[in-house]
Amino acid sequence: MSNRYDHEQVELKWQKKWEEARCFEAKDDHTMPKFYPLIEFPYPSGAGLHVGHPRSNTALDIIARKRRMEGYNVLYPIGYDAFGLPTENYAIKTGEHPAKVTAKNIQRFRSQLKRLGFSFDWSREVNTTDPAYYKWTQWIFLKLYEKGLAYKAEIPINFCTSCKVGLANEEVVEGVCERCGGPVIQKVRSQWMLRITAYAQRLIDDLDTVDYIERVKTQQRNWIGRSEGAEVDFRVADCEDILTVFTTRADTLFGVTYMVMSPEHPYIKKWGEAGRIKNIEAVQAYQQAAARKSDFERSELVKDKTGVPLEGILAINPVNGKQIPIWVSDYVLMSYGTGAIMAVPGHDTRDWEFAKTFGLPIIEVVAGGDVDKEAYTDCGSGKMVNSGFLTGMEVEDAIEAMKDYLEKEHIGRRKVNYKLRDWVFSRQRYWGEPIPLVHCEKCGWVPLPYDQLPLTLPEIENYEPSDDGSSALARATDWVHTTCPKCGVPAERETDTMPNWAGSSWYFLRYCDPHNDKELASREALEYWMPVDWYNGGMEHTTLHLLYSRFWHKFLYDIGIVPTPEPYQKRTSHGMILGENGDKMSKSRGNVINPDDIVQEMGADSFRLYEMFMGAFDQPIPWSTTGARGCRRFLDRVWRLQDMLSSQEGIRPEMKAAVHGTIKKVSEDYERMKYNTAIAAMMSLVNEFYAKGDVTKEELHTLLTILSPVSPHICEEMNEILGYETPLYATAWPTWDESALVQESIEYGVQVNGKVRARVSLPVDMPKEEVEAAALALSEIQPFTEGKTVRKVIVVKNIVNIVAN
RNA sequence: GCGGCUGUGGUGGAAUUGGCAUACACAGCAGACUUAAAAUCUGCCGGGGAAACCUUGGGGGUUCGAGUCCCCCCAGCCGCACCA
Repeated sequence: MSNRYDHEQVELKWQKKWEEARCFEAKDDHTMPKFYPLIEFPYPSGAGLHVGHPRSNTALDIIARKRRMEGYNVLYPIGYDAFGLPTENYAIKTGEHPAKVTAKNIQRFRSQLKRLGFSFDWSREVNTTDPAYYKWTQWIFLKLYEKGLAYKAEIPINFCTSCKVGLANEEVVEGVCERCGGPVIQKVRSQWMLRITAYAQRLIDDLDTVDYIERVKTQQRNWIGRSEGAEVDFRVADCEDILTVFTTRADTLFGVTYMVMSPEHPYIKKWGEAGRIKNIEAVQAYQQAAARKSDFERSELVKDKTGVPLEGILAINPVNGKQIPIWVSDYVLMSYGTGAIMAVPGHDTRDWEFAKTFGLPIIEVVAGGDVDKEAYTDCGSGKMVNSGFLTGMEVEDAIEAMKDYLEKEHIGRRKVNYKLRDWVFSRQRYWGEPIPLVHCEKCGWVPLPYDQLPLTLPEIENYEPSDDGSSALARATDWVHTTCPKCGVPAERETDTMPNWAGSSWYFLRYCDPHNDKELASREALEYWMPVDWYNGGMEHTTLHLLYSRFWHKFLYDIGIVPTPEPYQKRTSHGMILGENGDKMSKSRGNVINPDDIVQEMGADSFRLYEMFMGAFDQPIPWSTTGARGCRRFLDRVWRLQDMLSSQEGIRPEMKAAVHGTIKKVSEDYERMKYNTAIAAMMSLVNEFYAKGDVTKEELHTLLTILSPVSPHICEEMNEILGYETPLYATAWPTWDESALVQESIEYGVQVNGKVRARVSLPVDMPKEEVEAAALALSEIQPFTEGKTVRKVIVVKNIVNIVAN
């Protein structure tokens, strides 16, 4: 037997066998216990598979394979999230139809994934750009529309000046477009919106019912950003207008010295037109300057507060009747709360800075700080001062007392606010799901009847969005001009498409029943397979895909389509693979590792093994090609065990503890995603075989069985060569014998005052007193106890600690 | 600024509830085999050294015992960021 095995020959052979045996297809037998692991389906980019994909895929492939061996009916599906900008941009550049580009990219991804030997059920592959798939994406959208959760609104949206497309809040990163890095400005546009805010509370509450890693839960909670407070109504002097604000610190109402409105607040226009603002030119100039600023500039200028007063207008503090000025400043956002605030400079840092900048008065209402030096914002302690009926109360009590008062006097009410905004669902782009609505002069927006779905994309020549920001679809006049489904008069189709998050918001449902042309999936299939038992994916999707899909799922649950309130029972996340230099892997940094090269040089089994061995699964980790070669070396070492077969049979008594200990360690570590230590344990076992000089067939078979989920091809090949007729994928997962792990003796570390001075092996059942005596009698210990008094001896586990002085 | 994560050899990293720090690898060094190289096998591999001793980012603390728990710092990474 040669020193090294031929990975290409072995791996292609077994991939073919698996495909022919269709052994990884989920079974229709719904009486079996089920297991549904899921990885995020890839976006089939032109660059091909990234080394990050196999990290997640292998991790759950290991679990999927183990579950099959444990007798579960496993659904481990794969598909492609293929709508989106990169493909469209490529199409714009080359003139090639995005569908063709997509088909080519999918083919490449499919062959790369197959070459890695994942145990996907390929018969259930989905593709979000397939009309048979997006028919149901459109169907769900129409349901949302029907229930009032999809609506069109003229709102200022994040607009990427380079992609010429509207973006959801979640897609704006540091004021620039998440995709292309182009500047993002605010633009008022009529957009389709989804009312995700209607689900804000449930999206928080139901996190308690699922098993997600804590940082995912925390990030989602923070993103939804619930805060409890009150709305307070301020009357505006000399008119009927009420200026309502939101505050979490109702207790500080006596400390309000001015109010601030966002530049976009509608009252400014109203009062301006009524001629009530004396310095209207200055105010309008300020508004225009604010509108020109991009999000990025606005956040860059955080330190410096700017603003103008509304001269001629005063508000009245409802708790003490004081008249106070109203200012306009861009530190108040139209998109949160009411777009106006009550300013309490004594107890809010931003208000304090603004007041200092413009010389506005500061009143202390909570004792404990020095409001001349800085705002005192601690609300956990302190007594109320200068606060009318609240004076003398503890802050916490005052908050509640004031809320009661507001409600009793009808000048305010308790209110919960969320940072979460409704989801901007329109994209002015070609390569997305068409929104199946028609605009009729007479009837307004009319949904396409369900039996006319899917509404497919028209063939066009040029995919570029128009300069006015409308989609390329707007130029497909034959497609746009249609008739109203309701009244039959000429009407126009919506030319915006859905964002790429649409198709991924429900794909896990389609996997349950992917070829169904009557419904998105049969109730029976959904009841059997849902929820997803284990979902692994990237942290970058926590506030995007993961939140969106939970929202859609809850909606589908509410209308009786899906049987579970949550889509995913468990969510884990892998750490990113960095370049060899520790930087993020990227083309521009020139540190990209191509999986194809690794597979060609050392094979899929080594690649998979290394990705699981390289470090803690949930931590970011730099790639090391020499480290990967080390994994290949280990597999060669396993391969050569065939030349070391012992004439003995079974698991030999002297090897029992090692073999069973490894089964236990590996079984438990896979479940905890501690793949690196599971693999280390198997390496140790192999080292033991080498130290011993031989291995029995059964011992080797056991190793192959537990290694096979990580590196399946070589294990199957060796299993076959050993003469086992059952392939490993159909072999039962081995159990371990706890009694085999019990040692006859314990090696104690003997410490004096906490420092190890000797080691001694003693029978496991020796009473503590005897262990103490034996330890004290050790010759190595004598020099450290001589002339000292032994105060205490502690015997715990495998430690004896002698306290002496 | 807020939230989260991480600091352990030359490198990636191990270390159940506090219990023998540095498992398993990578890189390096030496030996065996070889005409030679590669591959493979075997050994060494935190610092210091004669020994004592020192060592988990730094400083305190709790404990018989701390990488692990508590307090205060420092550094790095990732989110969010004028959210009232």
